[in-house]
Formats: sequence, structure tokens, C-alpha cells
Amino acid sequence: MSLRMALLTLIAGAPRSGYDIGQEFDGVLTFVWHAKPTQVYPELKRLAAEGLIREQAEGSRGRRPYEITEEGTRALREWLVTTSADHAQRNETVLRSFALWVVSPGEAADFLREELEYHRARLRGLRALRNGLDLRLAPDRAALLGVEAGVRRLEAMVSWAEWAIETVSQWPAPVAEGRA
Amino acid sequence: MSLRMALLTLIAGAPRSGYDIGQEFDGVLTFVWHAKPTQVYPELKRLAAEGLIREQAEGSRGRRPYEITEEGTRALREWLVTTSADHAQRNETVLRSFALWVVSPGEAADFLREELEYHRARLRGLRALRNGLDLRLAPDRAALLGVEAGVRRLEAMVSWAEWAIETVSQWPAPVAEGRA
DNA sequence: CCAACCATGTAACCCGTTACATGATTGT
DNA sequence: ACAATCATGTAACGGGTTACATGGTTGG
Repeated sequence: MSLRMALLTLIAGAPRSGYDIGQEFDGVLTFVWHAKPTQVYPELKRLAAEGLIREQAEGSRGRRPYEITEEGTRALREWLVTTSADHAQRNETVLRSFALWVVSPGEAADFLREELEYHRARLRGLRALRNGLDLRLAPDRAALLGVEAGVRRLEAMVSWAEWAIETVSQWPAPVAEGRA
Repeated sequence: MSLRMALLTLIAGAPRSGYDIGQEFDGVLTFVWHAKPTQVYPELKRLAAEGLIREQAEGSRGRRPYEITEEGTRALREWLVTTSADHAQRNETVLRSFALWVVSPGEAADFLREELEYHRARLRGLRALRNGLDLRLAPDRAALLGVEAGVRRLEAMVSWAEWAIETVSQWPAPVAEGRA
């Protein structure tokens, strides 16, 4: 239900096209929100039809950038102050770690090393992005909040993965154990 | 696509009914995976029809606990070693923080304080759960990995929220600023 | 001129949520 | 007996993904 709010948030910060948004969803924003182009484009049309965003002059290569309207800003503000955040999440890395006792310690360690590498790489990317923010601008000051949350969570995941690799290396040899 | 794997993971650790699983999804597992009872029950039936889990003798009050079969364990193991984790996530707390520049600093701080309280409470719950694990059991040793990831992520979110409250208190007064 | 990429879209399907429904058990 | 909670389910709807389709622009 808040794909539209994600779109409004991005467009409020600066005008963007569906393609721009798709790039961001694929990249730095995967840990915040994500959607496929096939979902983004129709939703942008709907937001425009409802007057929350407005199509700007068509850019090069058929780009269709949108800017937020006053009504859009009002809707965004309303969402922020009158509703509270949904905290339900899905995290496949952590889900899988709950199941690691069914595979060999070696396979468990392989998985954890792969996760460690992934999170390290993403952390590098986010830190670079953080350095590129221009804190004189209000939208970038808010973006810093979001990016900083991502950085801290990734740091947590990196240190967790390091700890987990060490931990599974000390698991006792798998002698046919019963379940709890 | 991996609701079924979430169910297999839980049932592999110990036999569980749909209701048990629903309680866990509502509680400590909200940060890992979640699903409503209306999705869980039919999926359990499907898993049973495919022979990955097996219904145990019906318990009191019409409980229908399931246990994992050898084929189910094999499927779980296969999933773990042959596919890699999907890292796409949705985090509404972080999404909202990207938009905080459109509301007043006071409203932004209200939001952040609410998030801080939420994450602190959940952290207390997870730490308690961690203390209840029996590390002589293989499933509990793996559960420790998952719980520890949750604890570290929540600690990161708590310290982030504290930092963010401090940070927005130092934002300049909102003098009609243009967008980037 | 051709390959790679930019940029937007439609249709069908599947996953997940909401609304609704039912009955058994426990505690007061 | 009555309320609260345990426990399982069905049907309809809406959000999200997959597969498919189209044409324009840039660089070699």
C-alpha cells in the first residue's frame, strides 16, 4: 500500500522519471523499497491522474519525468503524521540462518561467507553515496537519515556474519541429533 | 516463493501446528518472515500433499501439528545449498525517514521517538528469547544465529534512532527551501 | 549499421491480505 | 452460562512478479 508513498518520497526530493526510480530501486534502495518497472509505470500514471504528481515536459529519449504537486506534498505529509510505520519485514538471510543446522558446517560456512561478501560490497556502495550528499539541501539531510540507517544495519550484518562464521566453525560434529 | 521454506524451517526444528507458526510469525519472527493464518493453513496442506511434511496425531482442541519428512529435509537442504538468498527488502521506517524533510522538525522527532521505543521494546523481547535457547540442541544453535542477527540489527536501529533524534534537532529552521 | 542500452508499457499469473465463517476449550 | 481465546478454514480482492512487446538513442 505504500509503493505510492515511496514514489512520492522520491519525486518530492527531486523530479524523476519511472526509469530513474527503477534504477534507484535496483541499486541503493533495495534495502528500503523496491518494485519492478511494470509496477512503477502504471502507479505513476495513477498518481498523475489523481493530481499528486505532474508530468514535466518530455525529456530526451522519451523520458517522462514527474514533479510533485502541492496536493502530493500534502498527501505525503498526511501519511507521515497520521499513520504509523508497518514493521513487518522479510529477511531471507536470517531465515536461512535458522535452517543452517540441516546442512554440513562447511556448507553453512559457505553460505555465511557469501552473505558477508554481499553485505560488505553493499556497505561500500552506501558509504560512497553518503559522501555524495549535499547537506545544505533539506531533501539530502533527510536522505542522510535513511542512508545512515542502511549503513548501520549493514555494519551490523557484516559483524554478524563474521561472528557467525566463527561460531559455526565451533559447532560439534553432526552426530545424528534429535530435534528439540 | 519461500513461505514454504519458512514453514519447513520451523517444522524441521520441532513439530508445529499452523497456529503455533502463526504465533511465531506474529511475535519474534516479524523481522524474519511473516504470513497470515489464511496463507499458512492452505500452504501446510499443500506441503503435506507433496509429502514434505506429515500430519501427526491430532492434538487437544483440534490442533493439527505437522512434522517434517525425510523428503522435506532434503528439499530444505537443497534450497539452502543450490539457491542464493534474495536480498530485496522493504523497510518502512527507513523509507519514511527519507521523507522527513517535508514535515516540521517537531513532527520528525515525534516519529523518530516512536520508532526508538518500538525498536527498544523488540530488542528486549529478542534478548529474552536468546537467553531461553538450549545450545545443546542443533536447531537451537542455528536459531541463535538468526536471533543474534536480529539483536544486532535492532541495536543498530536503536542507536540510529537516538542519533537521528539528535540530528534533526540541529536541522536549520525550515525557510522555504527549493528542491535539489 | 549494428549492438548495447535507454525508456516505457500490457497481460497473465501468483502471492499475500482482508473479510468472513465456524466450532471447541478454558477460565470466571 | 458467558466471554475470551484456541484453532482452522474459504472466498474475494488487490498488490507484485514474470513474460512479453515496442521503439528511440548512443557509441563503436
